[in-house]
Amino acid sequence: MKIRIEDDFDLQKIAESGQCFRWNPNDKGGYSIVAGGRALNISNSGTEGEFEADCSEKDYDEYWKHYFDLETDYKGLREKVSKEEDSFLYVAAEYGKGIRILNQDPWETLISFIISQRKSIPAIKSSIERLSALAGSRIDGTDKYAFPTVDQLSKVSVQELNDCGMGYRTEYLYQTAQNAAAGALRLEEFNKLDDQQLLEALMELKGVGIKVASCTLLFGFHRLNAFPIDVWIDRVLKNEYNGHFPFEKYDPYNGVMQQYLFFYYRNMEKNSKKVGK
DNA sequence: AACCAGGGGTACC
DNA sequence: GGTACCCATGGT
Repeated sequence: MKIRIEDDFDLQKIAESGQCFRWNPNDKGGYSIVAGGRALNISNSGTEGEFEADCSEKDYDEYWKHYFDLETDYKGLREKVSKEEDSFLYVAAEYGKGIRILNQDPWETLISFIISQRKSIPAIKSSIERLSALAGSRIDGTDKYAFPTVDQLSKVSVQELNDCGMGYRTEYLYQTAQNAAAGALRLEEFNKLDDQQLLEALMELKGVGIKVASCTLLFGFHRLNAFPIDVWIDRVLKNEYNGHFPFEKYDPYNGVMQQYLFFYYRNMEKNSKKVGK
């Protein structure tokens, strides 16, 4: 079906924004996406603001529309950034125009970001694909595998986790899965908690520190004010903000600004390396 | 082939 | 509350 999206929807930028690990380029110049037990191919139709997706209108309305967060006005959020008062973020937001914060599954997001620690993005993607193929359900009519459910992941052994390249994160994943399967970790009930309570609840899990918890808030629970600080954002804050980011200006959307900063700064670094070679 | 990756736990202070 | 050090493995 054809989808009309006027502004702030750039598939490549979202795919490379570091929030999702199961978007892969397909042979139509678009992306193959696995999420929520479904698979989708989506690409730009060639006309500006028009996209072609291989799903039914029902699937689009019931799932993908919300997944892509099309009900949030990102253009309006970018316009909160003053060119004069915060020129660095202004440039970053212009550069990152088209990024949206996806509505991803909390469980998949939590596990994915536990896996992510001290791994490169290609290595994260590889581990998640292996784990999904090992324990997830095959998606009808495709050769893709859904992300393992709580029940499915709880049946994966330590040895099998190691075989997926999890390294020292194996024990974190194993414990989290066992806790969830035993009913000691109920992510569904975490929706009731406010941001701070949710952050603290997630950090009680072994292997979940402030950064992984913040990513889970932002990308899995759609708490748009969560502000994950990784190595890149740490450099941005030190180098561009004298260590003090003006959170009060962008409340409650600091997480969106964080994504612009992350995407911009990381790409600047990548590009400067290319030139250097 | 070394180097480092969207960090966290632990042991100190 | 802050800091130093270790952690397994894979992509480049």
